[in-house]
Amino acid sequence: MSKNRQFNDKTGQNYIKLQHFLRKVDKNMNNTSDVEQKYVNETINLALDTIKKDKQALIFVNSKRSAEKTAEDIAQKIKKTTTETETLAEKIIEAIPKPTKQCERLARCVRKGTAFHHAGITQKQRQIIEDAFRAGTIKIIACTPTLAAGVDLPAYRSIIRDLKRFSTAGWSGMQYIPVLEYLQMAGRAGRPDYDSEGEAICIAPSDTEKEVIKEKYLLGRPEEIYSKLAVEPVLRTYLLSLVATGFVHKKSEIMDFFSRTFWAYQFNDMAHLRGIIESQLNLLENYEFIITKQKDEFVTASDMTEDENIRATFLGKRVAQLYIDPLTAHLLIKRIRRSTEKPMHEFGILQMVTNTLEMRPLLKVKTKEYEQVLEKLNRYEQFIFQKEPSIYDPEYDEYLASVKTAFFLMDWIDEKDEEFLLTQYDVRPGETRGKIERADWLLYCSEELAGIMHFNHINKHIKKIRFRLKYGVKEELLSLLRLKGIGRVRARKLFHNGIKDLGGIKRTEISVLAQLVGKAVAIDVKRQVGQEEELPETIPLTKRKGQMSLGKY
DNA sequence: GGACGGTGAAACTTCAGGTTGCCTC
DNA sequence: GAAGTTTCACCGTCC
Repeated sequence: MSKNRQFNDKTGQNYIKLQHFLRKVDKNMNNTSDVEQKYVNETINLALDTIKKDKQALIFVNSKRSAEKTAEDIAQKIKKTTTETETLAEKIIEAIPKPTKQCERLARCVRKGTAFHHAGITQKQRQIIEDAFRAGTIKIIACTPTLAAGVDLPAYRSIIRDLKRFSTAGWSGMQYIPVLEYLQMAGRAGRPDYDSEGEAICIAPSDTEKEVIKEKYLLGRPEEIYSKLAVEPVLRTYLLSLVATGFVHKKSEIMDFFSRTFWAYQFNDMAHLRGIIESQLNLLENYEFIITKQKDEFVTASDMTEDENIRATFLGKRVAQLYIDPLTAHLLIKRIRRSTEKPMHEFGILQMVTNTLEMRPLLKVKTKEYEQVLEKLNRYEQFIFQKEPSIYDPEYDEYLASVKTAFFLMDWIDEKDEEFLLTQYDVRPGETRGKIERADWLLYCSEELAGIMHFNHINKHIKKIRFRLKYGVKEELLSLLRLKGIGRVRARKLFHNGIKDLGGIKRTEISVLAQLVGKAVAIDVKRQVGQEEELPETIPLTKRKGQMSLGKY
């Protein structure tokens, strides 16, 4: 691959245009006419040039905000709209029941044939944008690395605007991304299904950086790949699953297995690895997820001889099946135990699962909201199962973040809409879904663990919260949600019109129901409560007294 | 002279992403 | 560390 990498260095400008041919190398491409310098912003110039050539481009940037702004800046330079882009913009707006400012911004871009793409837009909007790009309606997508891998789009150009990204690992600050990642982004251009060639163009902000980019990314080698097996959560998860599935029965078999992994091959120091494995085995034994034959004789995992039997406990097997970090399972168990001493509240249950490795990244508590979060925590801390860390502990920030994330989920099940979540928590619609799904998975795990430990008192509460999380509703709507075709919006509409449960559905005339939820749903809902009813020919279209739209709530 | 709008500098804030599981009050 | 956003002072125009 590196052999095929060529570059064309346009010196004397404040940017570097590096043509990196990915497919068939065409030497003539080195003589392509210059990009018109209409604006100061090179990204805009390149985007407009791509459109002028009747081609398409992906622009890679390092933050969601940048992706949105870039797409919008380019859109502002495009005058015409088409019927296709107008229709597309409507689809974007209709993608969620109550569009947010982000949806409106995306629709404005789409109207001009550009779009932004990042983890914050919904799955449906992503699909619309990707399909429209394939159809050629959208010409430019400004994106974060969401589109860097696993997608096949007809992009002739990959414009890589940002090669640095903010990182808190190691030296905090802006750091160059790995070459491997650069290659992933560059590889989006010139796909074999659509083009015989493509261009990957880096934009360098200065002459100094121009040289660095040339050396590091265009002429440099991709990084070595390192095994991740030594990462503790990964190691203990796999260790437990090896024992739980019966793949290994003895410590010698465990060591033999790991000695044949890429990890052992790479580090070539089995004695050191053995020490790491033994400490994790001890941990699993302390958590009561594994057991040795001599357990009754107080033999710990590290004291075992190589041939002593080792097996998973019933609890350990279930933890392995649930596929969570054993440490998370251990923490959940501790918190479930403590729940007997605390008043049961949805906040406590939500916080129980938010302070886990699996929920990361958590919502950070910003400087200006610190006091506000503390004040709110003060009102709710009586419901928290975990032991509160000291304010001086390094994990206190993480604890506060878990509290904020729990508040976020609590607002979701309190029927706060996506716009509220966006402004209050800076969580975009696409991210909301992901967080809810992970919380639901961890709640399911808690339910399973509680069941095994006979702490069933908590399970009915967990079940209820999982149901509410799925729909984002208050408890009062649960009854209506049992009906197929009734979700958060329709249930709230029915409730506000006095129809609060299945009995209410039965008592309400079908014509009234049809006004609220539409004809087809009304007939179906009536059928579900055992009433086969036909709809009258004409339905009065006036609103019932007291009928209100969900928007007000 | 006051209201209003435009502009630009300064201060402030925030910073990518995706896999696992099961199916409900 | 840098881009993007917000805030605020300043200035010109209009009524």
